[in-house]
Formats: sequence, structure tokens, C-alpha cells
Amino acid sequence: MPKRASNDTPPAPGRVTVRSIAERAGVSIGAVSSVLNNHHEKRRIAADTVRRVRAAVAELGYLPNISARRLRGGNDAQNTIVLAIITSFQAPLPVINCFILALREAAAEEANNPRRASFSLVIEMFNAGKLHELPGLLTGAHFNAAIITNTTADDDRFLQDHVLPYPVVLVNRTVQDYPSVIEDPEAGAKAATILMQTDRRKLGVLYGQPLTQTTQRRVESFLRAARAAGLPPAGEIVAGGLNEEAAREAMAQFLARGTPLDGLYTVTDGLALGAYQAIKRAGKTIPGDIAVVGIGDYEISPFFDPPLSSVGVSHSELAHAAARMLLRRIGQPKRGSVRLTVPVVEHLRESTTSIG
Amino acid sequence: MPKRASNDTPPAPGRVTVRSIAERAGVSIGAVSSVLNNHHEKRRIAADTVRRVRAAVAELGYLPNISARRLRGGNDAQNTIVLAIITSFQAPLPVINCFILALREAAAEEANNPRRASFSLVIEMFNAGKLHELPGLLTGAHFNAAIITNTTADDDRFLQDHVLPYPVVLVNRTVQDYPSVIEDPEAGAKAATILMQTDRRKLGVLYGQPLTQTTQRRVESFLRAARAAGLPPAGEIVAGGLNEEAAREAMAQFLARGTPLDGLYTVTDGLALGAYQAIKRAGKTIPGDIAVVGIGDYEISPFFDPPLSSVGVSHSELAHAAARMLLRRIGQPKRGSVRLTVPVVEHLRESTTSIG
DNA sequence: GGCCTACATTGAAACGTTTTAGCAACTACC
DNA sequence: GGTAGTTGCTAAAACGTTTCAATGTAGGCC
Repeated sequence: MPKRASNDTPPAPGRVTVRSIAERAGVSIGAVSSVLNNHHEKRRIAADTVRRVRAAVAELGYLPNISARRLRGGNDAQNTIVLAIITSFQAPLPVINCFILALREAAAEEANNPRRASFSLVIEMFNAGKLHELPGLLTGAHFNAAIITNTTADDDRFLQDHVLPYPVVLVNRTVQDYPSVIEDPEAGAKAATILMQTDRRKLGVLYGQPLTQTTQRRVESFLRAARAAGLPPAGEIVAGGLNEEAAREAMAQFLARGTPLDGLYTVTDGLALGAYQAIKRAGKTIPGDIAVVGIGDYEISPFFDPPLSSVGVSHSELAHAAARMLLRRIGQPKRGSVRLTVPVVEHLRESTTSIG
Repeated sequence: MPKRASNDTPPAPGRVTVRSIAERAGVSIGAVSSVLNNHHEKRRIAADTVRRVRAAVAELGYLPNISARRLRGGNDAQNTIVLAIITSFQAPLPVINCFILALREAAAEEANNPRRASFSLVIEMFNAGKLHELPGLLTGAHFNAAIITNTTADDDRFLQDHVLPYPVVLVNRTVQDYPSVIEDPEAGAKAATILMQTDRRKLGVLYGQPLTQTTQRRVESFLRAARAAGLPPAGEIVAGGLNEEAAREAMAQFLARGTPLDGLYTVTDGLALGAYQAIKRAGKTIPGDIAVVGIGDYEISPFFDPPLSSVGVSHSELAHAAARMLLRRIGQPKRGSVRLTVPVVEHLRESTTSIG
């Protein structure tokens, strides 16, 4: 038997704890804790002991267990509600900082309440379609409440088949029995209206693969509205991705084909930006030849050239609505599944000026 | 004595716990736990008891203590390292999702290591200048390691005066004894060089208030380089804020004054976008009349019209460097304070094409 | 030698959970 | 009427900390 595995290292399984340090340094765990928290002077720990403990800490590579600390800690630390934002690695990230801000702000307001509680915000990410692999999702061991967004159809199915033991709000997804906040599904129809009001009749819609629930709704309601108005079927321009470059390519190819087009709707502002470049390089003008309507998900769309008209909902408004809804549901008896629709606002800018 | 404060509610202080539910429902805490975790069938809890427990939970508004759950939980939950991203409420948010992604990705790689540990990512926010009020900052009760960014001078002073009991990496800030990742301070000088190479001699720099350590360095090294090249003093154009609109206004006023200008450097891409609009509305062309160089912090700057040249560092590269540095320092004996400079890359695009 | 004080340390309790072993009461069977 | 099995629950241990009261040791003073 190797002498290393002698009596003082019984299981030596996983993590280095206060106990391992205490054994290594030959002191009690109380003393170790005092040193770790720099209370050694107040608690009158001998200088030499402090040195030995510090040495053991360094050798063993100690990392405190945060859960244990918080559990033990004062009322402040203990009375903590953990909120989670759950999103996929593959999602367009810019969205989630809206949620961070919204939740943090909502939590800050809430913190003034009589029953004082502090909030902790964690970000969990999963691989698209693998939501079910997220640790703590089913047990509720990791958070008290969550905002879930950017799920795929597989993930939605998983959610439908399971009931999560804590309040959840979905964003831009609807799944039976889950409360959710979604943008007005008629955004696409409003875009069609705007284009038709400036006498555009040869419409097109530009979207990227893969379609999410939201972008699909945007496309469908646009096509439906155009059809209902008796226009010829709108062209569908499909980009290979969701980024500007893919949009530029798809748009360039479409224009090269010579299909007539005088009104374009793009289901994200990023796509609009790519389309702008393709349109200008093809020698056409906006809005002279082609009017363009985006979605308003880039805050800077008023600074496009020309400024981009948009129908849509701001990320931050969605996020604030979701945050408020989530906080309201915490600790409440389970109210039914709410579905909140955030209305679409129109911003008419130069990209849809009338031809005349 | 009011009968309400009888023997079965000793302190009734703060949070509702398993114990309060047990008392209310007249069962043991073990039974309550079984019901809470839906193990009541396996554990053979009577249907009526389940009902009573559920009722008590609903009435009292129970919220589980996550720390306690994780502490108790299996090795998976227990062997968790908590990483924090600490930023101010007032900061430009888009930056931090780079950090989120970087840390999550770095953590995912790390998770394949022999000594398996899982990572949890929390976002902490403070009011600019009030970093010291952040709970857990000094005690280390909330996280095992942190990336700190967007601090003010006050915050930096606070950091300097205290030693945090866990690994920390600062981003685009330097404070004595703290490891940090910063962008190459010569970014401004490179911008000046680019402008001079296209024969621009009447230079200007556009920046917004308030200046951070980083933006200040960008301005200073630009001014220094222009002076060193023997050019007339570069104009300083100061916007009232960091957003596009403020930049547009400041730029419009500057142009209206008629001060000659043929090369502009903006310390963020957002400012460049605002400047673009002002320049075009003043009837001048880019790059014909004025060449523009930005910083490359908007991913979409290649889609500006004309595409924006930039010197600078991508947020995501900074973030990845910081994340790697932080993870390397976890559990290591304290190595000295490292300072990593992320080099600047030049992207020459149409906004700085030569006049000829 | 007895008593007081100062110093250095230990042991135990507590934080809120979950899980496991086990107890008590009842039913069923021979 | 004993034994075995089932049902429904409780008590206790454990997770890793921190804190607090208590304990022991040494030195100084009478």
C-alpha cells in the first residue's frame, strides 16, 4: 500500500474543503475558517498557525463552496431569490442583455418591498434542441424562477411534456400551460400595409434560415396580408443565415434575376442592412426604386442610410414585460397561464417615403 | 399575549422554509420534502397528506432556498464553481454578452477536464461609482471568481484599497496588483496613421462624455500621433453622450462652423454612425471630402454606407482573453499581476479610400 | 501554591435541504 | 396468536460553511 494513502486521507474524493485543509495543517476547521476570512487577528490565531493554514490552502488549491457560504451566511445572503435567464448558445446574443437589464431593474424595484429579499441573476445556456440536458431544469435545484427564450421546436416539445417546479415565462414562444410574452403576431401584416400605402405592389419578404416561431409568424402574416389585399404573390427571398452578409448575397442574387420588386420587408434589421448594400450596389435607390421596412430590433436603424422604417417591438419592452410577469408570479399561488402580447409600434422613416 | 404568537411559531422571522410548511401541515419536514420533489408516490405519502402539504405551500408562498438545495444535492450540484460578471448599470450593455458567451464557452471547454467541475455564471450589477456596495464583493460569499468591467475612477480606487479574496480579471482598466486585459493603447495612433496615409492633414477626433479610461487613451494617442507627424492640432469634437444622436448633433454643429476637416476619427462606432448622418446631410461625401475611421466595436460596421474602416479590437476577443485568464487563475497559487494587451487590427474599408 | 488574565484553539450549533433507515400501526395469512 | 407484509410516516444524518461559547495552557502576581 503506498504510504500516500495513509490514514489521514480517508476518501479524498472530490473537492478540497475546509476539512481537508484542517487535516493538512493539523488544526481544527474553525481555525481554518477564521484564517480564510481574515478573522485571525480578532480570533487570536497564532501567526505560525496562520502560515500553516495558508500554505495548505495554496498547496491544495482550495475553492470555497459558495452554496455553503450563502447557506450559512447572514440573513442578507440567505434570503436570496435566484432568477435565471435561459437561452441557447446559438441564439442572437444581443437580445439577452435586454433581459439582464430588465430583470436587474425589476429586481431592484422589488427589493424595496416590505419582505426584503435580494436577487441573484444567473445565465444558463444550452445547445439548441438540448434544453433537457440543462442541469437543474427539472429539479429546481438551481433557480427559483426563469425566463426561457430561443428554444427550438424540440425544446418546446420537451417543455410541454414536463412541468417545471418553479415559475417560468417564455419569450416569443408559446407552449401550452406556460405563461409567455410575445410580440404582436400581426407585425408582418402591418409591414405589408405600410408598403401598400406608398403604392408598392410588387412586394417581397427577406428572411433567413432557420426560421424561429417568431420570424415565421412575421413572414406568414405579411404574405397573408398581401394576398388579402389582392396583390400578386409576394416574392420570398431566403438567405442562408441570419446575418447581414447572407442577406446581402441573397438579395444580390434576387435582384440579378430581374424579378420586379418595389417593396421589401425584412424580418430582422440585420437582414435589412445587408439588403441595403445589395440594393445600392445594384444601382437602385431606397425608397425611390424599392421601399424597405424592417423590424426595429436594431436600436440604430434610424441611422441607416436612409433611415429604416420599422414595424415591431423593442427587445427591451418585451424583456421588461417578461421580467415583470416573472416577478409577479414568484411566490404567488399558481395563476393560470397568461399570454401577454406586446403591441407593435410603427416607425415611419425615409425608407418608405412615397414614390411621388 | 396574543394567541397567534403561541408555541408553534417561535420566531417566524423571515423566509418560509420546509419547517414552517411542516408545522402548518402537521407533518414532518421529511414528508414535506418528499411532496415538494414529487417523490410522494415512491415514498408512499398518503393522498390526504399530500393535499395538506400542497395547501400549506400555496398559502405560505414557499420558495426553496437554492443554496441549501445545491449544498445537499449530488456531486454534480455541489462541485460547482460560480463565476461572476460584474458591470455597472450605466454601462453600454452590448459588451457584456460577449463576456457571457466567452465565459460560457471557456467553461464548457474546461468542463472536459479530469477534475470535473461545473460552472455557474452570475451577473452582478452596481451603480457606477458604488461598486463597494455590491454584496459579497469583499467576502467572496457570492462567487469564486469575477470579471470586473465598466468601473469608474472611484471604483478603481476602491479596488486598489482592498484585496478581494478570489481571482479577478479587470477589462480595459488597470489597477495596481490586479490582472487585466486591455486593448492596445496605441489604437488612436494607428487611426491617425491610416488617415495620414490617405493624405488627410486636417484631422479631428469625435468623442462623447463621459470619457472612460479606454476612450481617453484612444483620444490621447490619436492626438499625440498627429502632433508627432507635424500636423496642425487636430480638432476635438465633443458629443454630449455616447449615443448616435449626440454624435450627429455635435458633428452637425462642428461642420456648420466651417472648420476645415478631411479626416475624422471616432472613438466608438456608434459615434461614427451619427457622424455619417451629419456629414451626408451637410452635403459632404465620405471618403471624398472626409475620411472616417472607427473602432470596430459594432460588428456591422462593414455594412455602413460606405463601409467603415476601423482600428481596434473586437469585444469578443477581449472577452475571450479575459475569460481564459480568469479560468487559468482559478485554484492556482496566486501568480503575479498579469497585464495582457490585445493587439489592434486594422480593417481598411471604403471610408478611408484615397482621395486620388 | 493559588488565582487571575491573556492567548490559542477546539467543538458544537446552525443555516435549509434531501435522503435513508427505521418505527408503528394495520392487514393478511397460516 | 404469531409471523410477514404493507402502509404512512418520522427522526437523523449529511452537505460545507461560519460563529460562538467553552476549554485548556501558559505566564504573572500575590
